[in-house]
Amino acid sequence: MTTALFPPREAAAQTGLSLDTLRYYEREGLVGPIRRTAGRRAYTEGDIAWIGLLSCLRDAGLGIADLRAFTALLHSVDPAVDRVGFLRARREELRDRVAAITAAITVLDHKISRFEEEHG
Amino acid sequence: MTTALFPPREAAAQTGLSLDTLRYYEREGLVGPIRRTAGRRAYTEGDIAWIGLLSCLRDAGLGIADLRAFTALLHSVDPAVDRVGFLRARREELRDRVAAITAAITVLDHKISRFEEEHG
DNA sequence: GTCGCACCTGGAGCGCGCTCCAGGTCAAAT
DNA sequence: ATTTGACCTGGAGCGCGCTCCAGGTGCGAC
Repeated sequence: MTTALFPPREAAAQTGLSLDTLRYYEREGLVGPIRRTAGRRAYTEGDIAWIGLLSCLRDAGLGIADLRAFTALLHSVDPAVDRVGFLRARREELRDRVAAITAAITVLDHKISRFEEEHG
Repeated sequence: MTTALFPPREAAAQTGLSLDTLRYYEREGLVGPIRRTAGRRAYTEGDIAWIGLLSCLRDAGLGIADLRAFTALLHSVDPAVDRVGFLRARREELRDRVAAITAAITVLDHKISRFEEEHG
């Protein structure tokens, strides 16, 4: 039983990222060096799942540096590494972002209702 | 009764933006041309309130182009302009962002609990 | 063989949102 | 009269996150 492998094109399709972005993430160390067959990348299901996870965090606004730290942390074997602390800190940032966006939504709703009643 | 006016430094302090950013926003048409006294900007309370509002939307992730559109829209006298439609569209974008962030928080929580139980 | 195609690499370029800088003005303080 | 300090302008520069490009490789189809 061999693990299924996916060519770049398919990895891109499955993750929703461009080929360039996939290569960029690899260069930046967000994904371990992808296995090559005949020089071309061959993504494992694990690679794709990991990239999907990165993509999710990326969509939430985390920067590349954060993702790199995240990657390094989860891959580290050092028990002294404060994984939970790091993860909690990121989560707090995200909660703050939600709060900021919620505030903005409130502002928009306020404007919307003002225009609605103005118009009649 | 004259409206209170604020020098740039104070406008920056009150809005939390830098002097450069205040000038930048003005150049970009996000705030109407600020009144000048002896060549220097003098921000009215209204200016500052408007900038605060922009800043709120900016913090939520709206881009400069969106803010410019927002500004133009709210300042437009043309009754044919679909203000409410625009505002609702922005709000939907923000709701989507919240959803994305919420998903990421779930992912982080998942990782956090995994490490917590692993560590004991 | 040679064509086309998917992919490779290294590096340049781009749009965004500031941020910084040089050179100048004006007003109050010394 | 000179200095200081806050501000002015126009324009260059920067960090980020891609995105694009040139030039090359290897493989299957014809």
